[in-house]
Amino acid sequence: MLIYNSLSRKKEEFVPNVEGKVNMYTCGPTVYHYAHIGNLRSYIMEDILEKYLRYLGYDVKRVMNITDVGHLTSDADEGEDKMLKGAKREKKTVMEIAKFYTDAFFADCKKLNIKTPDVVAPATECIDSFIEVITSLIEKGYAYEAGGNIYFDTSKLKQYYVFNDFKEDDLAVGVREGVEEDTNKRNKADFVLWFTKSKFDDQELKWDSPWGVGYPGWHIECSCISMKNLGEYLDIHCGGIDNAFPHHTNEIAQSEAYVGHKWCNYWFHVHHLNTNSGKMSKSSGEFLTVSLLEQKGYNPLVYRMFCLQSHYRKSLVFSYENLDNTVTAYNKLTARIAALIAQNDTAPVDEAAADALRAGFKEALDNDLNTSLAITALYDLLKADTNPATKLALIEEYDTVLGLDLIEAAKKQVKPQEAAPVSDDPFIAEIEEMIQKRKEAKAAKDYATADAIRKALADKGVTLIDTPQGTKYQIN
RNA sequence: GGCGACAUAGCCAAGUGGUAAGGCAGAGGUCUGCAAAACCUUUAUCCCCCGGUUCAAAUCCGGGUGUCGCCUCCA
Repeated sequence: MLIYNSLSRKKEEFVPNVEGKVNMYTCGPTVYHYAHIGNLRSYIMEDILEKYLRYLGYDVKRVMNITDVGHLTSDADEGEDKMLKGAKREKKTVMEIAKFYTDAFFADCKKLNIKTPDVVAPATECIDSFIEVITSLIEKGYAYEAGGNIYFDTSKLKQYYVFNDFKEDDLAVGVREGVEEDTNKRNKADFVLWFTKSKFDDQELKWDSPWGVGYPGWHIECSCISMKNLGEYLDIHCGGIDNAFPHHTNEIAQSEAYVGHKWCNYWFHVHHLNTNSGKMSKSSGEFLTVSLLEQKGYNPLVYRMFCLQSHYRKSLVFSYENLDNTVTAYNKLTARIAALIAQNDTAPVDEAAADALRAGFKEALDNDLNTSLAITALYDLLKADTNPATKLALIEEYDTVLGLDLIEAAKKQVKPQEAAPVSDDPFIAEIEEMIQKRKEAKAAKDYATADAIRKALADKGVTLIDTPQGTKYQIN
């Protein structure tokens, strides 16, 4: 497949280091707050990438870190640890906060059908390996001590800026409000590997190290966790585009300085979800979570489909109008699938037709994960001139990548009344009874009563649909 | 100030030199006691602007404009 590589800024044919196997690393969440749906856009698109690679037959090993220490609000000494800040806000210990939001993150992922990576590693469990790598970097001359902290010396590298054509002099230090220049640094782009100076007396998370008691910098964790679990050669590194610089740039710097050769071949960056006012962010602006969408009555998978209808390398503007658009599209789609299921086709799958259709689906995803076209391939399939069994088999197959629970949603969407067994659920039993009464009213041409029953059920969130096979209903 | 990405109908979006896919919304129709669904028809003389290359450009080149992102908090 072709995949856009941020390193070359081109689409490239994907070739893993070891044939048939893919090592994949993903920057995980900093667990000081809920993930918002913008964060989750990245994880959705990375999930599609992982699942498509698996679909193609690759043996994928995916690793994700959990940032539970070291992520400061700024890189200078004044920077407050995000985790500590979260803990203070909620009057809990840092580890309690980390556990709570880690669980919340994976609960959200589950609702969005995002597969949990093969390895999930919290930064606090890998301190030994951070110390080992930092020690080696100092020995190799890539790191130095200044003002009590250990810094990476970016001037020792042949090429530091890999994703952007930055020139050191043009970098504006402290552009953002509240960020101050760290005068310990030898070069503007140098970054902290290990902090020993903390102005926070209540810093809970500290570890002993050869350089004194302290805690790791943010960038070192991803490099170490990746190398510890996936070795010195990484195939794909994923993350949000905002992390390209400095985070990923720093990861490459320290990892390649450490291993002494090229570390990761493909960099997969997902662009942002924006609101009308700009990027959705944990630290500012509108903050939408999966729970909030659920409270408003949205199926989380509709948000997944919303993301799939766009391309991962395009910024996407979120609005409820657009999401509502997708709700309709999703419901129509599953309704069409429900109609296919209702046909109970027992004919064998038409392999020739399936191959032709499958080719369209693969062509879309082979081209830099064009999910929007993959969705179109799904519509093409529904319109295709082949039997329902073939269509359903392909839908199920596509959905192993798309993850929209299409068959499941279709199955529960519309339930044939006559097929429904007498239910123990009093609510279901009541619905069945009212449908029966309405049927009698209709037979007697008492449409006023029939419509009143339909209205009464609608008020309970039950929509009735008359079909040639009888009245069906859908519980909203 | 520097660097990068993007720019196609009301909205999402495909398209990578050969004359504008698809989805949602809208309009008209068939069907239906009424709805819903389904089905049929319809919706960009044109792809941010200005030049250029070419028989041919939304697609290539040059120059603008706009939006978003990054420049040590972010997916």
